[in-house]
Amino acid sequence: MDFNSPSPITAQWLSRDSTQIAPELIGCTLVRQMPDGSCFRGVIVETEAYAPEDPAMHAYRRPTARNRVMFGAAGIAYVYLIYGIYHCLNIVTDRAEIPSAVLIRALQLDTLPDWITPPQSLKPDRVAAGPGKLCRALKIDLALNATPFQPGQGLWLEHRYPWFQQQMDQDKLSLTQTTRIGLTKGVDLPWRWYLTDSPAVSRKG
DNA sequence: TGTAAGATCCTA
DNA sequence: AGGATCTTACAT
Repeated sequence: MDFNSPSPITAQWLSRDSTQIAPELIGCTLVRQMPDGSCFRGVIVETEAYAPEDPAMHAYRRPTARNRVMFGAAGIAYVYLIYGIYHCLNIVTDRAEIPSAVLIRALQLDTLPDWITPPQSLKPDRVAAGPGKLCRALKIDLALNATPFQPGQGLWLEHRYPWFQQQMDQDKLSLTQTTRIGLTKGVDLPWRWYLTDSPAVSRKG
């Protein structure tokens, strides 16, 4: 068993179509480093892609103050506030001037942050089961908008562990592809992926 | 300057 | 099924 962390995901790796990257991010690790240096890790188990010709994408019409980071280069965090309450974390993809991103919708956390345990009566698997919940669990808010995903910074990504890739190659793990959740536009685009048997997925089907 | 909708989540 | 809660985008 290899206990070393896989290599960090680079901006170059993320400089491709969001619809190609979104399924490949399943099984990769999101790392959140707090200001005190402590780290929390979660395996990504659910993603959604947002693309240029996609009416559901925030930058579909034109650049605005909120969506401008999606017009920049790949490898940057796009964080926004939804319903005045929750935050959502996206990874900007593709090259500059091509607005696109992958929404991280659920994580399987390996360690529960201590500020989550007492107040939440959530089962551990459900603590980061949803885009708003994972941002709450890892203290991700607007302060992290436009942050590059880089080791040692507040946020970064790591490639799949070899054992995860092997399980995928042997069809012992599989992905499910479905339509996206919570939208009123682009509802028929099948751009959501999740790890089929994961208990940490926001919802199945 | 006003207003309707929103890539959510929890409770009833 | 409804409410919390408030920013954003677009219309006036």
